[in-house]
Amino acid sequence: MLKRLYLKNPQDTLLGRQITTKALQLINTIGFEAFTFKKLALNIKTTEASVYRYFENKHHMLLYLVNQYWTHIYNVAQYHCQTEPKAKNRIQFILKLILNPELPEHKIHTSFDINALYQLVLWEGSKTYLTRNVNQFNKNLFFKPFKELSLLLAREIKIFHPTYKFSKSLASTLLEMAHLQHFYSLYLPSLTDAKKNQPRDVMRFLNQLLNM
Amino acid sequence: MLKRLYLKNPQDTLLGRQITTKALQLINTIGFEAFTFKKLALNIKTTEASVYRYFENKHHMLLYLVNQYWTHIYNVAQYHCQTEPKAKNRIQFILKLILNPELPEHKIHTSFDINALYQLVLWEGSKTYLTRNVNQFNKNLFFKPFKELSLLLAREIKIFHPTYKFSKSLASTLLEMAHLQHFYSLYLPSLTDAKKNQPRDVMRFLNQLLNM
DNA sequence: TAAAAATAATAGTAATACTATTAATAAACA
DNA sequence: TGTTTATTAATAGTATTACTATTATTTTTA
Repeated sequence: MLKRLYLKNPQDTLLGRQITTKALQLINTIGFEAFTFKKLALNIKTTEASVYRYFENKHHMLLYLVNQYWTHIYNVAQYHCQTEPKAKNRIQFILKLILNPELPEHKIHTSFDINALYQLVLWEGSKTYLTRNVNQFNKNLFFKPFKELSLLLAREIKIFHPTYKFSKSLASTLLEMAHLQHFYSLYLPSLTDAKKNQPRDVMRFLNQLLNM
Repeated sequence: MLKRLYLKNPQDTLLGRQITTKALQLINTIGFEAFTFKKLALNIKTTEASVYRYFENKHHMLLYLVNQYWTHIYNVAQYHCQTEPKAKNRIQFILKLILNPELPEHKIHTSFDINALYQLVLWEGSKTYLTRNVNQFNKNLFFKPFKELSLLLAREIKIFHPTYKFSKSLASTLLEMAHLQHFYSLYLPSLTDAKKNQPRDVMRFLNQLLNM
């Protein structure tokens, strides 16, 4: 019943790794709608059919890449939370992490370019669940990495504010808004108080939402 | 320089009105990605080429419909704000409006089905700006209705909390989250504290964000 | 080394996203 | 009123997309 996001694990072969690496670059360059397996294949001098041996379609590929991102963020967050004794600091760490995933103190090994994955999630992340397949994808646990991170943050919020009634909603709001306020600051500045490329501005806003 | 969202105003002809009405239904049924002008044309027994005489492409058509929604909401909000003396009540009215746009007290004439437009914005709204054309679209004022509503709400927040530093970010957050928390409650319930189809739950959360 | 298995490329197809051209209809005006 | 003009709609295309079935090649392993 439970399906994987790939037909064949792209990390197992050289071609597979080229496919995912170049797909990330190409989607970031031209956008997910304009991205096709044909263009990807031309870029790495293979064929469309070979790409199809790894991924059923481009939506699955997008979810695979987005999940690489959230899994990485979750792992870094989880690792840090184990050693940090104060809930307040744990929350601050997670917020800093989702705003600046490439900072030195956040580094844990991944084969992917974290900044590129951040860009991908910023632009294309919502498209993973804004589809009529959302229920089927959810059953297959395709959103597990994001949901686990959100629940981790919700638990920390609950520890910090035990009487607070909306920890899950607040956690997902913080995760979504970290990206969206950044996006607004770049492209729709009248929708935000954050200055262009000032994650600290977004941080201040998120902290205000947390009453911290 | 400034472009319109349509090539020919669909409200001016019977065929145009059929096109927009059926497009709204069809996108809501099958989703924007699966929606094509061909399918639309078959549905109203016209031809693809005729639809192209009204809209340059389906993305423009989506923006046209989404803007019908935000324009309507803005008008209702604006109208009510003129007569309501208390800023707190004006904010509450706007929040109720975006959560329940079809309530009797919100009714103002539109030729569109407001519930259908709400569904459309819930599922497809973000896709209007998550595109590489965002700057060009923004220059053409394609996001004006949403931005004006957000600024209206930001002004009311500023009146209510004159020292508050993030009124624009908070306004856009409330508008986005009203929809997203509802979506989560329906399809990804672990990301929210709101129960399925309980706009009051979302309302309580948004009020908490406002400290009201 | 030969057979089996895994991988990749070739060569398609149906559907999509348009466009150029022609036909039909309605409006303007002489 | 009849003719011209402008508007609107339909026909018939094309290049691209999103796949799939089949064949060829390479790698593994018995």
